[in-house]
Amino acid sequence: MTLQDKLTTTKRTHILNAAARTFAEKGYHATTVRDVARAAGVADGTIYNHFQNKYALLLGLFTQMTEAAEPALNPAALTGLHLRELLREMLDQPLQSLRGENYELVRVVLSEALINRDLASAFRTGLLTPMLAGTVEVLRRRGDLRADPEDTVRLLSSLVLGLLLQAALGDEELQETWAVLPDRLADLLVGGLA
Amino acid sequence: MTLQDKLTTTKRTHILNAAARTFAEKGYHATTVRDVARAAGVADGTIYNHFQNKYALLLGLFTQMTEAAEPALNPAALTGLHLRELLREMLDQPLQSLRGENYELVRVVLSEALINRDLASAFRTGLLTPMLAGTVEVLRRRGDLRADPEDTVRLLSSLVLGLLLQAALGDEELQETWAVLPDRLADLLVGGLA
Amino acid sequence: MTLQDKLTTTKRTHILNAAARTFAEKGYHATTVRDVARAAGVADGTIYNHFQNKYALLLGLFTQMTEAAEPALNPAALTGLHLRELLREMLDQPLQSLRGENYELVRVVLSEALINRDLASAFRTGLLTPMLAGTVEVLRRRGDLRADPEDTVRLLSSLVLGLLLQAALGDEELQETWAVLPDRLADLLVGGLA
Amino acid sequence: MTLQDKLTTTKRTHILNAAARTFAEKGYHATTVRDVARAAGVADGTIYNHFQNKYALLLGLFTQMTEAAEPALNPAALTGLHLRELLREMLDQPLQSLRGENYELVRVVLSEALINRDLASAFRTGLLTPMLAGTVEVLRRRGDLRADPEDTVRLLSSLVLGLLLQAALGDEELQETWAVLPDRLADLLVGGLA
DNA sequence: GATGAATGAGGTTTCATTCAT
DNA sequence: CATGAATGAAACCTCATTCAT
Repeated sequence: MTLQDKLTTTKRTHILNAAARTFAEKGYHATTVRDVARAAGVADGTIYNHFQNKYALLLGLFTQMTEAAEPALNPAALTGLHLRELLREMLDQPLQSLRGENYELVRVVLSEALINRDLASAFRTGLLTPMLAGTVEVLRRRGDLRADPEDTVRLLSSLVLGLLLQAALGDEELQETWAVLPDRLADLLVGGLA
Repeated sequence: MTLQDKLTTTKRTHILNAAARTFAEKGYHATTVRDVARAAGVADGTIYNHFQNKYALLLGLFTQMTEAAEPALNPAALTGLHLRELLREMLDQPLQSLRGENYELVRVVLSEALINRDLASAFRTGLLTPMLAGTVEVLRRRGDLRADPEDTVRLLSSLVLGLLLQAALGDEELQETWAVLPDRLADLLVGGLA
Repeated sequence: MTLQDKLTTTKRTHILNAAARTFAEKGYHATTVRDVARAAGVADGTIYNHFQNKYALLLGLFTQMTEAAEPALNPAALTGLHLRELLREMLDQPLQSLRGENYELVRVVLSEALINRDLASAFRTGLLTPMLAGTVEVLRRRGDLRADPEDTVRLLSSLVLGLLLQAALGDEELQETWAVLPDRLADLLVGGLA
Repeated sequence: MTLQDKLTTTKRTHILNAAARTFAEKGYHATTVRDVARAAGVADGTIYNHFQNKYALLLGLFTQMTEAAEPALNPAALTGLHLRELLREMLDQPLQSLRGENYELVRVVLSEALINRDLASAFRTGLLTPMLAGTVEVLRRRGDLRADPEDTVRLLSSLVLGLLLQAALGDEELQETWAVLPDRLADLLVGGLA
């Protein structure tokens, strides 16, 4: 990678970060390309030297998101844990990985994915499916899981997404108990409700 | 209610249905007021005789949604059931109540709620909170629930929302197992994973 | 005139008064036909049973104005006065005749007349010209006027219009001295400035 | 001022001139932004790169008017004249300064000022008040003025405005005698009517 | 590659006018 | 004659995108 390339990449990232901030604040549709340009400190036209169009900014952010989430998709480190701890981690990790800036981004991308078939598809194949697949593998290798691994994964993933959605919708009570929630839910899941 | 009122209400509903269809198909932002007018078979200006502006159409749909969901919020009929059956119903009912037209609407409203603070707030206070409150009551009165009712409700609601979100994102595998999923998840929850 | 005619005339006048109020408050262009209808307490469509279109309302008001001003156009009563008194009356009368509601109307009609050739023409032939003509006659018959009657009329009419315009533009200082102004200006005019 | 600034200023002025022409021809309200754009030979959107909205065009014209009238507001050159000549100039100058393009503009701006409080206020403080103030000063320093300077100014300004208004309303007779009118009126004023 | 003025299609909304009731 | 919902043309304005500098 030449210096030139590096500069280019830097500016691309710089613009993408600006887009992340503005999209997060006002949403994709309410944000103008000019908003992004101003936030990045560049001219309107410069955006188009790095991205084909406004939508490409959103796709770029989505890609950034999936790449950031990838480490969490390969839960090799979870092998030695007790089942309760494992569940706790499986609930906690996704939630933790989305704190801060990324958290706002999920809102924006998710919002658009709910409407845009392509983005929804990319969301599933790029994020959900690999996450589930990796998790199924981990569960399958364990001996202490009485339940069907696939059902368990479905349960866990739905739980995580549901929690995420509620947080994204501004549920403050949820965010306050965010710290202890994985523990308590893991307890419930392990022992059963009856 | 006079005849005139009835006609007015009818047309309002008619327009709202047209809005539901177009919004569901193209999303709120990509839909023009003219699209809605054409779908309703009226002139552009007629929309504004019944709704203050385009956003009021979205709000109208949201209200329609909450009113349609209200029956599901008062689970009085669930008193005599076994715990497993109760859980099954609690998972199944919300999912069932959103089949068909309403199902598409959730996508649209949810998409906008993720970005619009007001709508998010309305979504929580109009749908989520009453649903949770009703459910907590039902659980509290039972003697066979070992777990904390509030935690249980949090668990169930997150599960439902997560499933809903996945379905909204087009997860076909989920939709295929939709029929048996409540049963299987209820089993898992009652007995625990270990 | 039958009773029916009287009722019709009454309603026409009623609507015209409503139009006067609303036009005076918001101006002709910023006033909607619905505004007028609401002010008159009738339905939108009723306006069109009495006036061909919105512009006809303005014309109606203009006609009303000229008819109201007509008495002032025939200054038969001014024959016996001293010159100074005559001038004072000639300045004072037009200003007085426009107090209250009519005063606001002048603003509206004048505003439109400045742009609309037809209205401007009607304004001149219906108001200005007859006023000038009548005044010239009165002046001509006097022996104590040293100056040319036509020039004098031009002077007086311009003065009146200028004062009117300044008042219409909201000159508060002018309105405060409104009571004594004709006297003082008449003094100046009779004696000369040198 | 850089070249870029100059170009920008030029285009702003260019658009403003186009607005002047179209407003003068059809009036402010009957003129569409598209009309102005066409007259300026630019695209609709370009207007908004130089003016915030349609009303800003009117304000721009008003400012242009006041700036054009400013030289006439400082009558320093009138010190050495005889009273009769002074009056003649005071009547003539404002009328002369509004010939040609500006003359049409007065019609448009005045028309709107009669309805719009803000514009009326700006009209008074930006044009009338400074004109009057400057004139009072000049009169005060003279010894040959028998009359009260403030009354005299009020008389003169009203006269000028009245003449202007009549001209704006299309009084052709007035426009024909426009050349000799200041002379004759000055005579009347100096000598008095009796 | 960077700039930002220019573009013009297209969006939302208003409102004078009509007409069936 | 009165009503007021329906109409749809047309207005103002935005903004993604282009391109000459």
